[in-house]
Amino acid sequence: MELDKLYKCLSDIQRIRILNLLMQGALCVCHFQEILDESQVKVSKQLQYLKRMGLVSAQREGMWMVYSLINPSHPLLVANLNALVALKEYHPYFTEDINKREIILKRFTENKAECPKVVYQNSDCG
Amino acid sequence: MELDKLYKCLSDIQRIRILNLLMQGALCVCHFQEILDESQVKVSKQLQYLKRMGLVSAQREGMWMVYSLINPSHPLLVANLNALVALKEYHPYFTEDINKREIILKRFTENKAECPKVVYQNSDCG
DNA sequence: CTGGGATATACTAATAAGAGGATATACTAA
DNA sequence: TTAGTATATCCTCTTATTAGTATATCCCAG
Repeated sequence: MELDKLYKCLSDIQRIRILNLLMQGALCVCHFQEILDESQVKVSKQLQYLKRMGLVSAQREGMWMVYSLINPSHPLLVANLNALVALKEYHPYFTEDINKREIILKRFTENKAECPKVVYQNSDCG
Repeated sequence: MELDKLYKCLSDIQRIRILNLLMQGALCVCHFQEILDESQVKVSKQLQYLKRMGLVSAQREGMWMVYSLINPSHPLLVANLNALVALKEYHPYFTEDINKREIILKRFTENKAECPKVVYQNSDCG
């Protein structure tokens, strides 16, 4: 992947937040919607963007579309994704988003119908 | 600086090449023009963009405008700028550009009128 | 002051992103 | 089949980037 393309993926705060969340594990569109507090269209389009660029993959699970991070091959992408996790304090969103994600995942342990298994089974809080 | 702004600065291959060159030392607009083989307007506008974003500073030296990298404060920017140097092999431009820069700087040792002192005095090949 | 080199800005056109509303598709449940 | 949930796409509008041409500005030499 070309460097400028890679950086373009990172040059939108919604996409950065999406990638930060995906570093923790797979999620459905509706969960991004809830965590980022954004419209379905907006979230879906950003996910399409990242998919088109080869950063994420989508997998249908019944009604849901589960998005995952594709194992990144470019060292700069790896470094930046890890940096997002490491530099949480630089952006309040990051920690908040991850906290919101954990609350959502805890909800799934009570009502698993709310989400496909892949989202919570490999999770640290499922 | 906001993360998305930071990444936007990096999301253009000309700007990446400019930053890669600035990691080696200050340069005038005309030198970027020569190394990148781009029009004066294009180079000047990319430099304005980086200046507007606070990544570079400009200093007039007679006829020339010398651009330098501002000591970067954001850890992500530092990491990415260092990565550009470290990952030269990922983009053939990087090494070529630095080689072209060294040839230009050597030229200055023969004819210093071609360039303000700040460009070659702190250089490894001046 | 004049000419020329170096650089910046104005203006215009082309393209890419980004947002919102409406609609279409895919799937589940009944 | 029908209704409902989840997601994607279409269309339109607005804004941001990018590039090119022309022009302006700044500075030095004479």
